[in-house]
Amino acid sequence: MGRSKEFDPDLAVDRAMEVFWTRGYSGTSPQHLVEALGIGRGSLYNAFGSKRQLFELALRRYYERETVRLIEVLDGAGSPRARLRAALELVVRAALEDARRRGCLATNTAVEFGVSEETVNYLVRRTFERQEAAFKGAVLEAQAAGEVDRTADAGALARLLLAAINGIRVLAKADPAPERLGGLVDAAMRAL
Amino acid sequence: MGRSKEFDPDLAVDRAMEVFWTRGYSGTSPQHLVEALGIGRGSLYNAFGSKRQLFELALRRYYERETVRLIEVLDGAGSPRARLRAALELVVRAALEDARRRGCLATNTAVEFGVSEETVNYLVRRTFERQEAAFKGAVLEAQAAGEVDRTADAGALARLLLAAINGIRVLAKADPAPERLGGLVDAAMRAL
DNA sequence: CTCTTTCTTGAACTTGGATTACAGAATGCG
DNA sequence: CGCATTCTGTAATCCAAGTTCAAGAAAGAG
Repeated sequence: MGRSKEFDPDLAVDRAMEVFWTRGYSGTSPQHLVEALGIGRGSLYNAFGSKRQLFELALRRYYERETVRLIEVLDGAGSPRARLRAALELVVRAALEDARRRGCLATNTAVEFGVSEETVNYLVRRTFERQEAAFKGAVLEAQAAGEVDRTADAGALARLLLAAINGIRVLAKADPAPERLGGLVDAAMRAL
Repeated sequence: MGRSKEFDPDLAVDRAMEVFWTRGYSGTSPQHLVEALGIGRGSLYNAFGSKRQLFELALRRYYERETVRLIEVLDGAGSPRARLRAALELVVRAALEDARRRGCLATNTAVEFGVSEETVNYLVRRTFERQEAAFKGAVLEAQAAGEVDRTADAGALARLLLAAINGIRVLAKADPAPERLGGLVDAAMRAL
């Protein structure tokens, strides 16, 4: 019973994700959200409670929707080493094609919030850990296939790759013409 | 002529740098600054004009004061390869010892501002470029000394290392107990 | 010693951010 | 239908952020 919503909350979270991704958490005002979601203030707060709660929904959505691509490449078919390379190329390409210089929501949020807000921090770490695990899986496979030195510490390599992709996103944010990111993939693959 | 300042503007910029470093730009209010610098609002604005201008001074100060350490290690004495390793270890150690999880002001600012504010963006890129150049110099020396594969692209390796240290700072921000950063140095040195 | 300049202090002002309140409109159940 | 419920739109609220301002105090020039 009760009146039914005139907007799609799921779609609204998607749009909120875009706004937070582009403007950052503290750079996003209720006004921005109201305009981007196309709903009134009342509906906004009635449906999502607060800016923070909506942000957490957006972060979860990002985790489900955007992080998956990297994982899919790493878990996909083909030689493990080729998958690792493809994953790095995916990140570089995303950085190059990102005209708005949004970077990665998880990276941005890690820097903006640090460790201060428990739930937000948990969501960020979960994203990183999932990516790290996917990297590690591919590295282990590559080692098993003899494509990567078996004496190397797979966990450390996975963390290095995770650090590298986060670093790439940071550099791309600051550089208005990040063409120089190209050679990074080859350089990173040397560690493997 | 005129009354002389009762505070040391240089010291004030140092303190402002600490505040911005810890809280971020938009997380820092005039109130925070007034308390940290120990001066009145009037003096603050009389001396520094605006929050933004003070922030830019703080960024420059960071460039001069904090970035130098990395450069010194990279440009220092000893075998080039050892210096590269020492530089990475410096960053990891700094991340581990950083109880407040401040990370790096340049990294934080790159993510917070992106490319939107010209002067700020310039200052950030300048910092990155200086670090990259120092990395590249050490890599070239290492190649000349036969400590690194001479066929590798020194510029790309330098950029990878720059990306890696930025990534390390991001990961350290999100992880409340970043002990796992340890193996990263060995992993990164594999690329060299 | 006084005039001008530059500082200090603290209140005041303006704007916008985040949230709440309220009046009205759908909706479905009985 | 009529009633409880849940929605919508807009005004209102509250507060903090960022900045300015006015009144007075130190300091040097002449």
